[in-house]
Amino acid sequence: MSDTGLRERKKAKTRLALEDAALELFATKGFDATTVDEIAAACDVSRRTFFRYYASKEEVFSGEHEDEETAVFEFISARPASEPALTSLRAAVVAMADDLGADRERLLAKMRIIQQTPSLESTALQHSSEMVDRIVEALVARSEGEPAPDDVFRMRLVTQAAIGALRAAIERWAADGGTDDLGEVTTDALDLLAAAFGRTPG
Amino acid sequence: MSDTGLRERKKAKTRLALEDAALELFATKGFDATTVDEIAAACDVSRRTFFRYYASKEEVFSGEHEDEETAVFEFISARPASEPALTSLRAAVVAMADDLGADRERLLAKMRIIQQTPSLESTALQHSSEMVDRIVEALVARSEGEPAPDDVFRMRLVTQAAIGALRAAIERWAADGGTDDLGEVTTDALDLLAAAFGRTPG
DNA sequence: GGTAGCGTGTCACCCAGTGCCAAGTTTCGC
DNA sequence: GCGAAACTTGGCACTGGGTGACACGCTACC
Repeated sequence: MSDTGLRERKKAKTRLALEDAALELFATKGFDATTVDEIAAACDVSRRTFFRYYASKEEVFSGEHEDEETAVFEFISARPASEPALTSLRAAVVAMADDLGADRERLLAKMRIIQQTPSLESTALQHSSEMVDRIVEALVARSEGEPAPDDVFRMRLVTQAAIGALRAAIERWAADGGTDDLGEVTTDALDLLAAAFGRTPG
Repeated sequence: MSDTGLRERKKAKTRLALEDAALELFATKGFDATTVDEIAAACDVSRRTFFRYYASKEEVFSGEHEDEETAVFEFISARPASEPALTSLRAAVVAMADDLGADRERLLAKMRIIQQTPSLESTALQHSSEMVDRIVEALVARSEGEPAPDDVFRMRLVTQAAIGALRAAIERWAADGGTDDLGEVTTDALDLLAAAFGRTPG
């Protein structure tokens, strides 16, 4: 945990404080109506300092998604190279869902804020898109030799569809009050998707 | 065309001028490096006026996509209600591709700008998302009676996947220099997608 | 031809985001 | 322990996107 040092601990603390204060304010007044000054003031910190921790107001909401991206990348890389891409992908997406579902309350709160803030929806989509890129990278990296352009394209299509299913599953899960298991909802979504394209789930 | 009136014609003219000037500047200096003042100045118009035509700098780039949305809605509504959703969807997406492909040069120019401007990619994704919503609405509207929640969910999943395929097809088309027929590239993408999920194309 | 209504420009403002420099803290070598 | 180097922070000033208010001028319509 503590990366040896008072400095590091302090930074982690203010980072946490900023994020919490921000989410609190966003939930109360809405994202747009909340100014960066307010977030900073709530933590007794200057606006300038806020921007040293987060590059933008959106970022304090979405957080660093870099960790998730590398996690997914490693998850897929760890899978046997002989496994079909679709199977790895499915496992990876469900794993992501379980991961997100662990923070239940936080995820629900965030979804509520996103739903009434177009600009946040947009950045969420952007993150999904980056996630797709990373997953395709991972799939390409583990395939033996140079995959044909058409294969890469196919991977992209399927990955996009799967991540889209994850997004839809999260929305549905949130709309149902977040009582279900997100992993299961996501699994169902993936089955439904495959079935719709003509294959029986299994 | 002319909706009776000098006023209307003038407005249409400045609107056109703004959009052209904006695209020109974006292509030359990049989106971020171009200020609204510059766009306005290029048309001998005040900054304030610019914002009366376009709600944001992004909007002058993406244009009003409302037309496309209603077009798709009507396209699907016009299809026989007995037709499987997947078939209508496929036809609609290819129609959209053909529509976009008609403006070839403009689409290529826009893609070039988008690729080096993250914020624009993000709004493009947002537009795709709205398009998905409208398509699902149309599919629901034409179905007889109240479709089950699972059916709506399935429609959403498939539509998302299809629109994702369209986006991927456009990117691929642009990467290849825009020489191919966008409709065909899109058809291929949809086939590839269906095939990847276990069905033979056809 | 005159007036009601619409489009436009000007001005003043708020807020996000950034570069710069001075002052305060922590860390580390001694 | 002490002092310098390294880092964090705050304050300031500035750019640029976006908006509300008001006054002026042109169009449309009677």
